[in-house]
Amino acid sequence: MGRQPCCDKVGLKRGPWTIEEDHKLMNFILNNGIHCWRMVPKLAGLLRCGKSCRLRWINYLRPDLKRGAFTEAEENDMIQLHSCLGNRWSKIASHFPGRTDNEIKNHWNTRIKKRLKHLGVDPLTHKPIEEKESTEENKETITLQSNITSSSSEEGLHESQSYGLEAKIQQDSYGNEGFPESDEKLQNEVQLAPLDDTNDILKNYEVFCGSLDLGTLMLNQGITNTSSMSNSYSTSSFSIEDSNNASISIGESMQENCRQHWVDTVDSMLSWDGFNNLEQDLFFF
DNA sequence: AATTATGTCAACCGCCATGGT
DNA sequence: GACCATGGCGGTTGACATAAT
Repeated sequence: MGRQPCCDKVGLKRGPWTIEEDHKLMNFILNNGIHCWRMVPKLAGLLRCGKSCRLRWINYLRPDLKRGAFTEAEENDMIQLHSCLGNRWSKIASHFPGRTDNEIKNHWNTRIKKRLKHLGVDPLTHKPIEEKESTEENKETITLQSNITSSSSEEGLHESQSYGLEAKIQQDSYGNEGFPESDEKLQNEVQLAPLDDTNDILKNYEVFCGSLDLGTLMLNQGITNTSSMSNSYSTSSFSIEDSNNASISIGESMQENCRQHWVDTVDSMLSWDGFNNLEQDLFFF
């Protein structure tokens, strides 16, 4: 026989998490770490399945999450990474500390995808959409963008930056030796979107973004303080990887009063407006 | 002011790889 | 080796917010 099932799903709560549930989950994980997600809801007194708890923690409660809108640089990196990795959101997310795969996936599907399409670029292949499929408007867009691109004075810079990222992706995935010979599938996938194509996309994308009223855009996204965006990344070393590899150390490394303070602060934290204060507290300890 | 359309994102679902029994 | 639990992942959905009419 194998292990016990994760949950029977009978009598389990679903839907949005309440503040009280968040309290319980966070309190439990901070005090006990993560050993087995199946046991977490039982021990924490939650009527949720372990899977749901894991998701809530990773996507929302994790203290090292970076909140706020994606920066233009992040979006550029995202496009570059997507051209190499495809829809492997967790892999892409691993290049963005504090961002979750869900967050990146959502951002891609709701914003970047549309913008690329608007540019006449297939977000799947990162190649220009075929003329027979594209509208007259798209054709014009492609022509316009390519003209602008060809006259871009930053071309060299983009290429070197993109190459650096490309090399890093490859190195991160396979170490210093690059692609293993056996992984022909991934090689082929990467070849789908040659670096030159990706650079063109990035350039077009930047031109497109540059044509927007960023002030209005950010207001629409509810961002009133851009400095808080760039500063919002937590310097805390706490992460889900940490909690998996050394979950006990969470409880050991944090002093009890700090932990209690953190839990007490969760109400303000759940709105995430007070997150910066929280970070300061954590960093202080 | 009411209704409809659109955008965003948290949460769920189902599949897969891994590893324990 | 077969079976099954578990964790992780990507795709999708649905609730809510906001904009447009």
